[in-house]
Amino acid sequence: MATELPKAYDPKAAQEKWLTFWEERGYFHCKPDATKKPYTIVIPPPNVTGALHMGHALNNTLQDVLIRWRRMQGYNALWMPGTDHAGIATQSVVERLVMAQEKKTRHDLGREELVRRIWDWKDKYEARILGQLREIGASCDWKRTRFTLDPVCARAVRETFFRMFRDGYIYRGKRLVNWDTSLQTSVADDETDTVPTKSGFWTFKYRVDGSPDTFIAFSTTRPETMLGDTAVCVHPNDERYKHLIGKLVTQPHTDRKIPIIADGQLADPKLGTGCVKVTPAHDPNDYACWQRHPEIGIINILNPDGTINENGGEYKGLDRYKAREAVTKKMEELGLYVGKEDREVPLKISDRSKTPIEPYLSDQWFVKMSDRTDGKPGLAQMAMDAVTSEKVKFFPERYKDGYLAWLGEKRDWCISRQLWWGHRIAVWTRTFTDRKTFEDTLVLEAGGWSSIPHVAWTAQDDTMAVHVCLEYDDPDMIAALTGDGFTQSDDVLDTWFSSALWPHSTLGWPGPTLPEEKAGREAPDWEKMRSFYPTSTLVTSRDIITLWVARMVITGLYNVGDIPFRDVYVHPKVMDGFGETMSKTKGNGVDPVDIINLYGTDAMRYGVVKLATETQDSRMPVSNVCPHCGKDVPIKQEHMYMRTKKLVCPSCKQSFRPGGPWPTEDPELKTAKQGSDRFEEGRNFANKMWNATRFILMNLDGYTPGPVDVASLPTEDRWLLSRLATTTKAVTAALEGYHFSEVARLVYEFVWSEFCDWYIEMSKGRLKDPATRAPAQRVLTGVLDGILRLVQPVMPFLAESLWAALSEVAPVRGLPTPTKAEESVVIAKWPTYPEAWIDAPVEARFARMQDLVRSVREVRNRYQVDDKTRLDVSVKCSDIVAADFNALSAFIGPLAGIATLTAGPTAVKPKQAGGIVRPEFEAYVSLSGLIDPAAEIKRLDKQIAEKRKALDGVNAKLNNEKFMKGAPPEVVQQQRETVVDIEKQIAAMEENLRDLQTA
RNA sequence: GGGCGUGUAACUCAGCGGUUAGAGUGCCUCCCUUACAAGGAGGAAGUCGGGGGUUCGAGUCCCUCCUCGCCCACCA
Repeated sequence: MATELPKAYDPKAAQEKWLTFWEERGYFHCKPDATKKPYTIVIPPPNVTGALHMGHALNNTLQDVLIRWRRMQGYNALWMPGTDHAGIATQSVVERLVMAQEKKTRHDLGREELVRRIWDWKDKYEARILGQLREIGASCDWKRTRFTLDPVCARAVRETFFRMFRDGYIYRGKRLVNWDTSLQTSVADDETDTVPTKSGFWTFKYRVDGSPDTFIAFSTTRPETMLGDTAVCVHPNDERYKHLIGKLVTQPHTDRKIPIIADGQLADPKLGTGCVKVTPAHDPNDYACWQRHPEIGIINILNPDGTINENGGEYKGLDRYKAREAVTKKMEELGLYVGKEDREVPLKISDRSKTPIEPYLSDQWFVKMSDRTDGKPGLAQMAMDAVTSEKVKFFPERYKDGYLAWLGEKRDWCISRQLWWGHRIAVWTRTFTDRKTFEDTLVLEAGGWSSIPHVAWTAQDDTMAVHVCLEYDDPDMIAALTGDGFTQSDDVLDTWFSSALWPHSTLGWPGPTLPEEKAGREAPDWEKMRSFYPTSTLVTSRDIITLWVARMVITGLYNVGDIPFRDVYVHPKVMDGFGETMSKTKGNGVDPVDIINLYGTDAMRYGVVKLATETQDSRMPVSNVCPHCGKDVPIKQEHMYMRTKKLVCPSCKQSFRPGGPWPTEDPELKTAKQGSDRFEEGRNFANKMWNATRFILMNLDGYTPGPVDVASLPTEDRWLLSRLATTTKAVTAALEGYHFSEVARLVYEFVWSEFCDWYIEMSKGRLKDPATRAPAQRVLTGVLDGILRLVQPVMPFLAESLWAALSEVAPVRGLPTPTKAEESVVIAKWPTYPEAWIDAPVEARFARMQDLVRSVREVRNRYQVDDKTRLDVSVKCSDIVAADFNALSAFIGPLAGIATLTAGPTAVKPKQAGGIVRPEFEAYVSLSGLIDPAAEIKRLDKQIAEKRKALDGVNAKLNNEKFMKGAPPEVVQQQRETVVDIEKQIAAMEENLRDLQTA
């Protein structure tokens, strides 16, 4: 009946088998259930820009550990999967592809076609990403997979926008954007390149009004922007200029009078002349200054094509660079030119058109974050309160500081993007040229709109625009608006706007709101799924705490009236072997599937869990695994980032392409997989558990289940159960505190160093003896059962394989009372053991016996005693060891290669003194004729000296009055015991030394 | 520039106020002992980044300098 397991664990077979099994059983699908407590995690939706790397594998493995653990604890555990459309990032990836393959810009394709191409891309990478997640064993509820642009999410986005618009949180405002004058569009920061460019650094001066001889000098790299100056600015404490603050100067090209203002944030007395011109419409810093000093005004001098507009007076129509020359020339003529130095300046260039970017003032949509005066809550404050009140907790806690500081600025959130890939903004706008018509329209139409519940509107006085927002696409209303000259905005929403809703949009919020939904057709499931909200834990990376986490808290509170998650666990980052964080853009990401193929999924998961420590980011040095001969080829930095196209294997001399996230296969050259020895520990550990189980299964003939009375068990069993109970408790606590690395460490140590190295070895003798075989079998199966449960969250494929094998032979097992095992370890109960099992005295006794065994082995090794020679060991035991001695000697003997182990109140010294070992046991090992006395004397001398040094240190403490007064009694006691201990050791060693010297 | 981290054995990391500082890998010696050579037994290897301080006691707390990393600002 014994089952014979193969000799080594084959991860690949296990992965395929159990993935199918779990999905068939539907363990991961989760429905609302009033009888169970919910535990919910929403996945941080990966961007559909490309495949996942090890950073994602870490993030998702940790979520899976939590979900699998809570599922075992009996929670209704829902892990919501999905992906993010990632606006600009995805659009640029596809645009670059189109450019590379067809030499076409998005304008050549047109909006509809480009968006279609992006959907194709999305389909491809979404499938790839979800496949990768499945492969790492993620126990997501796949049936609920969402995408931030799918209809359910779109509904939530639309509803949120409408409500915020209606409640006055969304407004139209000005913002400086990066303007591409050639494509005449705004571009995002990450679509620009900053290149050092040779240019000038001009210094000019303006004449101070009222005193013909007083000038104020300033410098600029862009003289043409003088046309838009609305102030000059000095530092409030700058003695050179203090007396000028508040005076006016003349801007000579436009003949405008502009003030000298003081602003400590803009002007730095140490830089340049200490005085700076202020051009709010064309410089981000000046713009910020204007926001602090709105009275100075803001003047836009550019047309969208980069020529000067009517505000530039006589320079109107000139290209900005022509204007630069003309403006400078005029200053020279007026004697206001001070000088020019040649300088390299950072120039922002558009990625797309390769032309210089101009900061350009444009109208954008914003979400107001600051406090409100009308009684409605301020959004930023609301989200801050959720964290300061500890409704939302950060792990590790320090991350809450960054969150609070960022929200504390209460900066409004610009949510409109001039892109084609995203949620299009549902606002229809009409801009008037004539103020009377504008005002008349408001009087006539606005009253009517106000009475329609799904319509909201605002009027923008400065641009004479009317904006109408619709809660849903009401065809009649759209027709009416279009007929009146309204057009829908071309802009889409910032991608974070939709991901901000992720925890509730994926659960179906807002539920039925549309007329057809209310009529019963296809309503999202919010009512039913509401019980999964707030979600339990968010597992994320620290760089999106502000962009994403903060915004989820805001929208959760605003939309649902409750926080989106209780805990935020921020995990460390995976860096490459050279200390740089892995990222798609850098190209140093390692594909988890490479690691899985080389080491197995369980090993990959164990590796990343081990890596998730409290404070540190972890390096993951990789090597290229030669695709021809399988040898590891060490990696150099220049092989990374896909810089090196070809390498030659030093061992088989064949060429290959270094591993990396290459976009395409190379038909000519095989690509290396990337390996990392950081995963060997996990692979070895999996194999160790496999073989431990294999051993147990080979020894289960005649197994019968039965209750186990722990108190009557031999010492080693009680020790093992004490260790199991302690470990289980510690693992549970580590999971509760998100100490993932600790979880891996604890399980590893218990299984390998305690269960395998000691207990299984000891059990070998007992299994041969019919009298002791049955209880040993029960303990072995019972403890293995517990181990598999503890290991399941981290190494589910291995655990399931062994669970199934064990269940074939011992379906009824467990301690102290056996029960029928669940059909899968995935749904098995998380273990808890009686507190009474934890037995410190037994653990202490056992530790001393381990020391004794190790000592004898050390002597054997030192003197190269061959393993067939059995040694005589004599131990003096007058204390607790004596009590266990007889019971323990039976198995210690074989373990340490001891022939006879004698014990008594006095130890019997062998005729020829040999290695005295572990003086605390006063144990003698007979090594007649085997030792070299001179070498042994030398060794003992060295050891005694070391011990004396340690003793001196401890004695110094005990002779220190302050220590005796200041230290707690238990520490003093501990030190005293140490002294006795060391003295005993020294005495024993000295005695041994004397024996050797006389011999 | 501001903030947050980080520096411990050759490598990757634990330890975060209290015995004589640990693990895995690598290295050295021995062993293919029927669970496992992806293994077993043993060993060598560390002035815990530098310098000050607090404390009876400091990898552990404070200050400072240096290294590296991340985030945020900024570069007239």
